[in-house]
Amino acid sequence: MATRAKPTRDLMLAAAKKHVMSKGFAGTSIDDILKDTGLTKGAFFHHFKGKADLARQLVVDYATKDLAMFVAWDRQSREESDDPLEQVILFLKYFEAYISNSNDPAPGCMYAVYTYESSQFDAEVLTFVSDSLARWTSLNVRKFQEVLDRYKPVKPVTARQLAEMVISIVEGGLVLQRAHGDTDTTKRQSEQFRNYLSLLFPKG
Amino acid sequence: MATRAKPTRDLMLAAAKKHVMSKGFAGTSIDDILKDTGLTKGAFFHHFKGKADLARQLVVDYATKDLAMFVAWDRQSREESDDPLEQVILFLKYFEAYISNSNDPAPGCMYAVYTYESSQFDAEVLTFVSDSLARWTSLNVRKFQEVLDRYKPVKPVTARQLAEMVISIVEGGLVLQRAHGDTDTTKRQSEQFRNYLSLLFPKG
DNA sequence: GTATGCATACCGACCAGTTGGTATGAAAAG
DNA sequence: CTTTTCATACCAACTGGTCGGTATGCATAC
Repeated sequence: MATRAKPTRDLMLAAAKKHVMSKGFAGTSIDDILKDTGLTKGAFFHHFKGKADLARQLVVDYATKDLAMFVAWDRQSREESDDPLEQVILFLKYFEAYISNSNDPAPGCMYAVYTYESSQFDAEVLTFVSDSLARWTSLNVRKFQEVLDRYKPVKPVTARQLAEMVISIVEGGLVLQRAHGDTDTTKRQSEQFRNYLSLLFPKG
Repeated sequence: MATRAKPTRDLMLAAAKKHVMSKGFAGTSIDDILKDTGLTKGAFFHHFKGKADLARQLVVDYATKDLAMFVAWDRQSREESDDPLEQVILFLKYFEAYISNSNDPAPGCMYAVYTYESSQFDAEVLTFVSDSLARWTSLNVRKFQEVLDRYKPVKPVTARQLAEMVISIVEGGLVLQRAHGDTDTTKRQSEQFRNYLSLLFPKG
C-alpha cells in the first residue's frame, strides 16, 4: 500500500486538530490520534518526525486553510460591492455566518491554543503563529486603509488600530463562546464592531 | 513541621499558576510544581485530592483574586467621580495600567486557558469558569446600565452588549499580546473601546 | 498521645519514540 | 513481457522514561 500517503497524513492531521482544539496540544497524545484513525505508530512517525513536527504541520495546515477562507471572503465582498466600507461589512457578515453555522460544536482559534500553551512549542512554531496573526492583521490594515482613503472617521483612528480590534474581538468572542458553550457570542461581538464602524464612518 | 500549612498550599498554587499559564494545565506535571517549590508528593496530595482538585482550587483562587481587583478598581473609580461613564473610563484605565505594568512577562487569563483545554476538566470546574465569566459580565452590565440610565447612546445599544464587548476585547487583546510577546496590545484594545464609548456617548 | 504536615518509596498506566519487518507499486533490467 | 530492484507506506511489538496516584513512616504541634 504505497498509494494512500496524502490521505493518511490528512486523516491524522484532522484527528489531531479535533483533539488539540478540545484538550490542548500537550493533552493530546499520539495514541489519541492513532486510536481515532485506526493507524499505528509506524504510520505516524513515517509522516511526522515527532510530536513537535506534528505541531508545526498542524498549524501550517491551519494557517493555509484559514488564509484561503479569508481570501475567498475578500474576493466575494469585492464582487458584491465597490465601496470598501461595505466590503468590510460584508466580510464580517460572511465570518459571522461561518461561525454561527459551523458544525463544530466548540469552534476556536488554533493560534490561541498555541499561544496559551507557548512553552510547549519551539521558537520556529511560535514565530509562525505570530507571523500568521501579523499577516492576518496586515490584510485588515490594507482593507481599512482603503476605507480611510475614502471616508474621514468622526474620531481620528488608524487602519492598524481597527485591524487589530477586529482580530481582538474575534479571538475574545471565541473564548467567551467556548466558555459558555453557545453559538452566537462571537457573532454578536462582530456585530458590535460593525456598530462601531457605522459610528466612525456615518457616510457609509 | 505542622505549622506551614497555608503557606505551603499557596506556594504550590503560585507555582502551579506560573506553569499552567505558560504550558497549559495538561502540560503542567505535579512534579513541575514540586520541583519549583522544593516539596514532595506527600505535601501535594496532603493539600490536593488529586490533579483535578488542583485545577479546581487553582481557578477558584484565581477568581477570588481577580474579583477582588475588579471590586477595588470599581470602588476607586466611584470615589474619583460621580459620573458613571467617567467611572467606566477610569476603570478601564486602571486595567490598562495593570496589564502594561505587570511584571508578568506574558500575562493571560486563566479562564481562557481552561476554556481552550476544556476536555481536561470536569463539569464542575467548567461550570465555575463559565459562571465566573458570567459574574464578571454582570458587574459590567450593571455598570453600563448606570451609564445608559444617564446618557442616551447615539446608536441603540444594550448594557449587556457593551459588557460582553469589554470582556471580549480584553480576552482577545491578551491572546494577541501573548502571541506577539509585547506589552501593550491589550492596552491599545482597551483604548479603542474607550474610543467607541466616546462616540456612543458624546456628552461624556 | 493524637492529629497535622510533610518526606520517602513505590506502583501501574501511559507517554513519545524505536525497532525490525511486511506489503505494495513503480521503474529499470533482462 | 517478465523479472529484479528498490523506495514508499505502513504495522506489531517493544523501550526507557514520566505520568498521576498510593502506602507508609516520622517528626512536630497541640
